[in-house]
Amino acid sequence: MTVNSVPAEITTLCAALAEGTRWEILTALGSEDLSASDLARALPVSRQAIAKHLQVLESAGLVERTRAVPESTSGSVRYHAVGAPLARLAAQLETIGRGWDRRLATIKEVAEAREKD
Amino acid sequence: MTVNSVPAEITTLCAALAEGTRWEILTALGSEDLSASDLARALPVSRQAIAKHLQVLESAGLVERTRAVPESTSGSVRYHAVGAPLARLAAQLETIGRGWDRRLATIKEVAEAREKD
DNA sequence: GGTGGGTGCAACCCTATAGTTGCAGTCATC
DNA sequence: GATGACTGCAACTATAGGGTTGCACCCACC
Repeated sequence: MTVNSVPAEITTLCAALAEGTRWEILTALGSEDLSASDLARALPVSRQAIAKHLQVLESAGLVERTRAVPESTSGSVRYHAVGAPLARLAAQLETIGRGWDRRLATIKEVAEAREKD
Repeated sequence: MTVNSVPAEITTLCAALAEGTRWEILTALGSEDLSASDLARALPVSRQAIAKHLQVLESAGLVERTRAVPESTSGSVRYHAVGAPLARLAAQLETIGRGWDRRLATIKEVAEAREKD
């Protein structure tokens, strides 16, 4: 019953990924760079809603503003999806889940061994 | 900008994993089988709050009721954490993230190639 | 200079949900 | 049979968060 706390990044990332609209944003930004207005045009929500989601995603590290290209001084801010946080999260979840299942396997083995005698 | 929808299991699992209290429950149930009352005693929340969390976790497949042991007919219901959903989620997140990063790498390559001439 | 596209901030609904208390039922033990 | 431990359901509060509208600003272009 040791309540060893889980890294805060896990809950932050999971919270960011627990929303359908944010996944639509992410998959869109995973295939091309887009601005908030672009996304608002493609999705059935307002630009301000998109902006809030982008804020959440950016602070979770799942999205980055593409570096302000000097060629276009236009105010348009474009975003793209970043995979590294997903990879880190996946690795952590995988090891955690493996630990749980190993414990269950051990219990099962013990039970079977006791069954034999 | 193809808005290809993401499997519902992903958002369900992420939502279940986006909560600190649920992680405390999960880590506890990952190291030993416990009942709702046990958890309520170990954590600073009421038993009913625990029960609600267990319901969420169970419907996400992250937790299972240990089969009613015939040796003890007591009404106590014990739970344990299940790792398989975490493994599935990890695999999906990993491939998704890899796709995003591959695209970024390609863009970078193209930019560098253009830089050369 | 006016107009249109893009951005940011703030106030505001409204639903979902984490948490609580309270009560009823069930099973063991004394 | 009464007491205590466990479970389940229901009502309620309160906060977070997804979504909206509205306004102000900046920059480009006509």
